[in-house]
Amino acid sequence: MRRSRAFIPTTKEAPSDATLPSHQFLVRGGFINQQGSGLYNFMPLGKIVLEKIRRVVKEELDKAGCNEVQLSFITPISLWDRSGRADTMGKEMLRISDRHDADFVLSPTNEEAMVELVKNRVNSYKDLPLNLYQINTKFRDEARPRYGLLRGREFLMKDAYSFHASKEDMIREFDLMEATYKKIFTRLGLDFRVVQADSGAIGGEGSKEFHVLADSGEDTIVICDACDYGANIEKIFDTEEEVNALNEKSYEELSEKTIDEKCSCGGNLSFKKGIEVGHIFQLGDRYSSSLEAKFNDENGKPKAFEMATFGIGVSRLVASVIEQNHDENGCIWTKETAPYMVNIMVSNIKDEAQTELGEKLYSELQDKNVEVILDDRKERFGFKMKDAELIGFPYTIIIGKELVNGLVQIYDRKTTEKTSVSVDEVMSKIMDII
RNA sequence: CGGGGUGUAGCUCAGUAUGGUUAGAGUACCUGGUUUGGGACCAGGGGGCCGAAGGUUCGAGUCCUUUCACCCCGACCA
Repeated sequence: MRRSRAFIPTTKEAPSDATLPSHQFLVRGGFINQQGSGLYNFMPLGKIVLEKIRRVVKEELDKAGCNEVQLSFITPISLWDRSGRADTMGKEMLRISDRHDADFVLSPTNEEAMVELVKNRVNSYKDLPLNLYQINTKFRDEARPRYGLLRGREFLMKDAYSFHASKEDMIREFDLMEATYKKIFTRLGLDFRVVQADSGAIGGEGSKEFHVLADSGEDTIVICDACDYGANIEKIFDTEEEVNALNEKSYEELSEKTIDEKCSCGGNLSFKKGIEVGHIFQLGDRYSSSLEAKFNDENGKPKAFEMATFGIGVSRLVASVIEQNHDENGCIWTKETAPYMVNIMVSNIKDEAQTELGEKLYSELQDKNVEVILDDRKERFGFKMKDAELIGFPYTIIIGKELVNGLVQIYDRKTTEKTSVSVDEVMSKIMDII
C-alpha cells in the first residue's frame, strides 16, 4: 500500500472522552471511529488488525478440530422463549420487530441457536464429539458502554459450542480448548493469565477466564508468582462488598496491597488488573435438556448432549494489544497483529535517489510477501515519523540524509532505536528481523 | 436505571452570567512562496441552519418549554 493512497486519517488530538491509551491511540491512529454509544466503525487499519486476530483464532481452532459456521445475527424471540432466556437476559438483549410485528433479537450469544442447529441433525453417539464455532458480531445493550472497544455494545466475538456423549469427553474438550487458547494468546504476543472464574449467569460447573494483564483492566485477579495459579476475585471472595472494594482500587493501590496467604504451591500471591479476553465454561446439559436436544447412546437410549462453551472477545483483543503495548507516542503492535510489518519512509520525496530506492525496496518487499507500506507523501521528516510512531508499524526503513553515504536506517518501534544499514544489506537485514 | 455534565467549523474548544455589528481561536484542509531529520514558516482562501422542534422578543448561539444525542460517577455486565 502507498501511504498517499491509503485512507488512514490520523489526528494530533484525541477525542475528549477517550481516557484509555487503546481508545486514544486507536482513534488518533485512524483505526476506528465512534458511530454511536458503544458502536464503532473499523477503518482500513483497524479492519486489517481485526482480520489478523480473527485469522489467528480461526487457524488455531481449526487445527484443534473445530468447525466454523455462521449463524444469523438476528434471531426470532421464540428461540429465546424456549430456553427461558427471553425473560432472564433482560434489557441487555436488544429486541426489534419486523413489518409483521414479529419480535426478533440481536443475538448477544448463541447457545440456543447452536443447540437448535445440531438438534435432530446429530442423532448418534458415533457423530460426537462436535465443536462448532463462529466469529460473528454480537450485540449486548450495555447499561453503560465505555472504554472504546473494550466495552462496546456491538462487538466481534468468537463463540464456540461443543457437544459430547459424556461428561468425561466434555472435560477433555474443555482442557483442549484451554491449551488452544493459550496458543492463540501466545501467538498474539500477549502477556496473559488463565484464572479460575465465577460462572456467572451462563451457569455450569467449571469455568476459566483468560486475562490480558494491563493496568487499565476492569477485573481484579489474584496470581501466584511461582506456579500458574490464578483466580478472579469474584471466585475467591464471598461477598459483593469485598469484590467491589477491590475492583475500585487502582492498579497502583493494588500492587501495594499484600496477601498474607500463600498459594498451595508455596508461592506468593498478588493482585493484578486484567482484561477478560476469553472465557470457557462447562455447561453440562443445561441447554440441551431444556431444548430437548438428544442423541442415542451405545444402548440406543436417548440422552441430552453434554455441552461446553468457549468465547473469545476478538474486537476487545484489538484494544487489549494496545493496552499492553504502547508508549507515550502511540501503538506498538506485536508481529501477529501489526497492520503493516514494514513502513518505508522516504524522508524527502523531492530527492530522486531517495524516491527511487523507496520504490525499489517497496516492490522487492512486496515480491517477498512482506506486508509493506510506502510513505510517499509530501510531508516533512518529523511529521512522518510521528505518524509512524502513532500507528505503530514494527519497523520503519528511513531513507533520508544518510543515503549520500550509501546508508539507510531501520527504526524499531518497540525499542525506538535506529540502526544504520548499508543500502546493499537492508533487504537481508529486514528479512532477518521480521 | 438513579445522580451529574456537554452539544458552536473535520477535531479540540472560547463566546451564553447581563439578548444587539458580518459568530471566533487553535488545529486540520486548499493556493502560492520559503523550508526539508522529529507533527515547519509567511501570505491568501474555503468551510457553520450554534444538536432538533416550538416559544418569548423589534432582535436569540445567548432567555423559556419540549425533545434527541453523547459523556462522566454509580448499579449491571464479556
